[in-house]
Amino acid sequence: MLKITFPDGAVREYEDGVSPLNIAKSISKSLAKKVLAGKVDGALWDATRALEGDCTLQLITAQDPEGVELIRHDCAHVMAEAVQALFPGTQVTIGPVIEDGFYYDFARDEPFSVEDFAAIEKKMRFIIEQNKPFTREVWKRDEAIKHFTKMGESYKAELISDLPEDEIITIYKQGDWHDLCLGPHLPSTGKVGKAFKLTKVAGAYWRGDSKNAQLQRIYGTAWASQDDLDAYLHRIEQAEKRDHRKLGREMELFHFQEEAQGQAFWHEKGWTLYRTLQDYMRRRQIGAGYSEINTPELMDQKFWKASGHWDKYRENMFITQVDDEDKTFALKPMNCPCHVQVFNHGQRSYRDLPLRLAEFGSCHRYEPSGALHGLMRVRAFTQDDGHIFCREDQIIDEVKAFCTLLLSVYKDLGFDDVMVRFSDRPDVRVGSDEVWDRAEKALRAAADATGLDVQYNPGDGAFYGPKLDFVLKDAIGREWQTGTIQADFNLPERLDASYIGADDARHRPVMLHRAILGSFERFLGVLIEHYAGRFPLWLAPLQVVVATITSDADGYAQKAAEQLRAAGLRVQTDLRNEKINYKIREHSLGKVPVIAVVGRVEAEENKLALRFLGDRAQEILSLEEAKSRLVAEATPPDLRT
RNA sequence: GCCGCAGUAGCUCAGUGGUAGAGCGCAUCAUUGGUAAUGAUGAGGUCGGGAGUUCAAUUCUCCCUUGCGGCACCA
Repeated sequence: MLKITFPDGAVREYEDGVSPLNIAKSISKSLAKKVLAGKVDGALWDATRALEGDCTLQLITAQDPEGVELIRHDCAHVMAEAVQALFPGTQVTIGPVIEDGFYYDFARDEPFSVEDFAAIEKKMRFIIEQNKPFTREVWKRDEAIKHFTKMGESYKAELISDLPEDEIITIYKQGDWHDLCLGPHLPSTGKVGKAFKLTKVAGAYWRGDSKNAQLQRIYGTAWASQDDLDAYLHRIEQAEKRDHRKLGREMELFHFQEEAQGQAFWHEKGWTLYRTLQDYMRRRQIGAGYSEINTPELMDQKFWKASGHWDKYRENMFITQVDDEDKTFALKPMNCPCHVQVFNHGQRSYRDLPLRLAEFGSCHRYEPSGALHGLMRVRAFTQDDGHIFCREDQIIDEVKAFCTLLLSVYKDLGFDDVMVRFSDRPDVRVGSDEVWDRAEKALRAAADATGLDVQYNPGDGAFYGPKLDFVLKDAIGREWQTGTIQADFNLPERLDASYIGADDARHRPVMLHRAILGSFERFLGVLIEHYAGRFPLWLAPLQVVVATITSDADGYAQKAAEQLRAAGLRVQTDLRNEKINYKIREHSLGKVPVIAVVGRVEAEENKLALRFLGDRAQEILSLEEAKSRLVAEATPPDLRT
């Protein structure tokens, strides 16, 4: 007899050889129908697999996240069977579950196309309707390798050979089709259900290494119900609507063209947004004790050789030459070596520390063409860069102060959900273990002091020091890594930075590399998508449109606009000979936060009828009231009293 | 960089081996209107670039280029 403990604490006895499905049947018929798997002592277990001893058991259904994962996993298997049935000679490799779905990588000479999806899905539905049971078998390692090799499944054979000697090799069968798989699986293919859809094909390297063969990956999504699938598809559609590339064009913020790959042409509205953000950052950083500097973009190659960048990043740097000079220059890919030059100029005393240098540093990186993505990944960008030169014992206070500043900035910009990632020493690194110990401790303590959720990322620090990365969550739950602070014991050494201590001896400062936004380009991309183009008033490039109803109000509209402009607001008039409905529609679609409508009545009474974006109501205020209200709302958060 | 797909008017997109079409936008005219599209008329395209096949290429083939979706990369 087996003693089974249920989640509610109840303990019941069952005969040996009982499976989770048998147990479900003993409880109720409807439960037996729904059960997809068991969770035995915390690990998933096939519903039909006999339990092997006393244990705790939770029955998993499609309501549980684990249940949905099983559906996705099995959907991948069903897809693999369908693909092999339709395209003989295709080899299977791996097919894991991912967020919202699954994929399966295949090896086949002919490429798959989305045109093939209909046929594959049809075959999948057929396999699911057959409701073939999934069965688990344990195979001997050598036999498994021989078997898959004979089948021509060389990738599977390779996978098995690479498994540790003591690993149990399990094969899952669904009818005649079988695959190497850790499991567990659903009781039968029918449980996969109908709520799935193949979404895209893509190339993917075998084992994620670009030196290996490229396979063909088919992505799909699968859910517990049609409603869930529909909701997911709707979510994707909504996300596409806020794509910053689309909004950038529609709102006339910026454009790209092929002669300047990876570099944005900022139009007036986009540049206004850019400057507003930059002005804000400048105030915040000056307020936090930074000195703003500016350094050259083009420097002699020998400089980059000294800094170590030439060896490591030469491939990704833009190099230039001039005809009448026998010199090679490089556009700076980062600002830190330049900041060290400023630090090194003249003699530094311990009294100068911490020295916080900030620069809106314009950088160029030759990013691989396939990596470019709107503003999110560009070849020319401006960092809100900064380097803090300090003593080792100042690290903790500096990192804490930085975290405080960063969180306050994110809050002002509309991001409340922030996470910190702490990465410590990698295998390949410079500096002694004692120094790493101290630096890691300081960063870790500062991260803890923020009160944020801290994720530990062992071994992922820079080769010169540990780091904190800040990840924010946008309005639709996507995560973006933006800010960072990294301790560096290497560059000051390499570029010979030093200060005179209280002991009258020379010392090496520590350098903290830090950025809050990361790059203006990327952060603006995030900001556009976060707000879906509907910026808070202080950030909106065009804040108010004064729209007339009839031409009688033209004079008053111009006067009102002029007064709002004089109060510092960004205002345009719309005096066109168009109906007010037309103007409202156009400016609403243009995401202008405030439309001030003026007709004969407003002109006579010196008023404005304000209509706020997303709100159909109007508020009629005197010109003075409207002005003070809009000015208050358009004040950047750091300047509000 | 790699795999796949795509590039037609300012935008969104139809279309065809015989040098092109719609809607929106733009221009002109009429309309002066109260909170999400007034009507009429008109202009606008070397069909991404180059080469090839063909009597004839926007359409078929090849190369290049840019974009898109992934992969790899991201100091």
